[in-house]
Amino acid sequence: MAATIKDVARLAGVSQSSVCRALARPDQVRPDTRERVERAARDLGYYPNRAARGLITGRTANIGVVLPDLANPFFPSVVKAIQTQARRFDYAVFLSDTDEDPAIEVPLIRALAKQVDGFLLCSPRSGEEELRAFAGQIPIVVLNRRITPFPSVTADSADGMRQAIGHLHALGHRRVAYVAGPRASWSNRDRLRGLRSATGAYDMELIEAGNVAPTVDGGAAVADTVAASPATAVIAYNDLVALGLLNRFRARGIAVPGRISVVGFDDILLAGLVSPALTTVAIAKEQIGRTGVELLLDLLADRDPVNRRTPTQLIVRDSTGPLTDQIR
Amino acid sequence: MAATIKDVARLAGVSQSSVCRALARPDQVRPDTRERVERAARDLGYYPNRAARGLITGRTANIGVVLPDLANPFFPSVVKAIQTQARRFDYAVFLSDTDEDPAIEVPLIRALAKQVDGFLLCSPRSGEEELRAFAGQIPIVVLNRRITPFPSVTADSADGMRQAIGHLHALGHRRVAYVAGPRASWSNRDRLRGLRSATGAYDMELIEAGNVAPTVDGGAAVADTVAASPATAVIAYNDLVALGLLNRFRARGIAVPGRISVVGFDDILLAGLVSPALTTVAIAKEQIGRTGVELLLDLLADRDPVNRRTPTQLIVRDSTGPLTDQIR
DNA sequence: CAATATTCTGGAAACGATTCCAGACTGGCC
DNA sequence: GGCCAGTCTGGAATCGTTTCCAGAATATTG
Repeated sequence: MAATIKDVARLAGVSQSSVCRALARPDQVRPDTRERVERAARDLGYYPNRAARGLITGRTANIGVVLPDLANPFFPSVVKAIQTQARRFDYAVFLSDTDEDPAIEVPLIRALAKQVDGFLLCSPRSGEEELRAFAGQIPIVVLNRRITPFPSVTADSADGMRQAIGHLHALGHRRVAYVAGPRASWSNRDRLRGLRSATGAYDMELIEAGNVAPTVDGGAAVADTVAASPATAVIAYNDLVALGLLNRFRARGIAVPGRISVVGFDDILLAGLVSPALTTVAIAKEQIGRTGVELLLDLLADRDPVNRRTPTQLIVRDSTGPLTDQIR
Repeated sequence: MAATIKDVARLAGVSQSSVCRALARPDQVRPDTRERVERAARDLGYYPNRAARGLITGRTANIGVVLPDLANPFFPSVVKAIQTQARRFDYAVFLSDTDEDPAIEVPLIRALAKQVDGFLLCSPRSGEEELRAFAGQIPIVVLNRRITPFPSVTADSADGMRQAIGHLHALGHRRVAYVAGPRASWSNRDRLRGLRSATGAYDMELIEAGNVAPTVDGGAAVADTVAASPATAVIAYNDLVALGLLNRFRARGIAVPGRISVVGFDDILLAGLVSPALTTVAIAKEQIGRTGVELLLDLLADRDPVNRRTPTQLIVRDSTGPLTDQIR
């Protein structure tokens, strides 16, 4: 159906090899053959079959992206940045959403492996050992998680937490709750670690609330527990959870930030739009995606990529403030 | 590096053809060869190269998805549904975000064409003629737009608009504004068409406000114009625009729904989380994605797919109500 | 047990591109 | 004009699969 290199060769009256050269390295053919080939290609609407090319060159010009849940607004932002950067280098993107199911990550990677030059794994949920089995086999860059020996891009959660805690401390808070995300999530552990260190530094009490799904419902589910705790401020695993908290608090008539302050993490689009607008720790989502592509290309070019850490920044909005309802 | 069918053949002591058969049609080989092949494949960690297979079978088991902007929360929902349904039939997904740039759509489709069995074009922005050129060449299903001769899945905007207008009418509104989305957007024209028919049926006045980008900023930009109009209710092209309106209205101290009611379209996750929670016309996003995949598979199997129209449903929340600030 | 029907198997071609190699041109120079 | 160097070109092999075809092995039958 679609034109192949053979058709072009026939129409241009040259051999396949010449067509290939004329299109790939125009300076290696005579101007007139080049012109005839170009015209033939244009006339036939010829586009090379990248899969066939990949077979022989060993380079597919595709990047595989695997992530746990596209419904979490954090990921589309990252993917978009990946896309943009990938296109800049003429790479296309294979996308796979695992639906937070660690069990399908590895088979998925296996199945796609031959169709891509390498993978960007966003917040993979699989065990370290399983993933490590790919080391040396398939070029992999990990985003939002650190797994040796893969190069990775992670956010500086510790600094973000420090900023958040500094802010809350300045507002007079001394007891802060943390609503933890999925236990399998490295980000969750990383954030918690950063938070512990920050509360330690400021000599504040940290109250940990159960692991919840990283969704609005997850946040809503734990809101009552948080409200019943002595915490006067709460930091959520991510913005979705924070929004769930806000929602439930409003439903319960619990004033934010009057009775309790709420801090999110990620700075998704919604964060600034709800009311009270959510104070949150912004992650450089675009930078993570872009840098991920850069590292992967480094890896593919046999340059040795180094782990990168992207900055975080506390965005103070309206969901945090000094206590006004002094109920305890 | 990675194991090929040849390696498996050597290890199992059979020919390539037998390996292929043993794995693809196990009932056509003797049980013992099948077993040896399976073991060899397992031991070597053999996974077939889908690209190579596609070359000969003409079937890549990939679907290409092209959409204008992943940052619009509407699309991730659709993509997620596409993913899920595609995986069910063992298809993988190629994703491309065009950044609302119609100029790159067609080249993108061309470049990817050989790597996928067909495309799902979500809200394509290109001209009809350009896209029609693919008819008969590349299997294409269009989502959120109707372009003959491609099968398409669209939302029943007219019915959604009827519901919205019915709701506003019942609340006492008689003058309603529409904030239009991108001029190039078929959805926008479709929604406007539905709206006109609905306002006509209810004998209401329709005030059309300029075309804006389908984003929060787009909505914010036109809010003052809307407020200055005689409209007592406004329907936005989509939820993002509606949220922009809400935001700006709040900043201006314009009561919603007291002074003006706001209705969105799409029912993205945010809609229910802002306050006032947004009344909006919900679109069956998952169904659109799922159905799109079904139609594409029909097309690929030479079954004749028919256009589908998915239902819409007005979700009444808090951004609509009877007028209370009777300023005019 | 021979003849036939049936099931399995291996060899080779094919898919669409790229690349190596050798041979055919071209030009420059004497 | 003849020779050499350099530039272009075509043929053939190759990537990893699948599939067709013919032949080998096995099973069935009288």
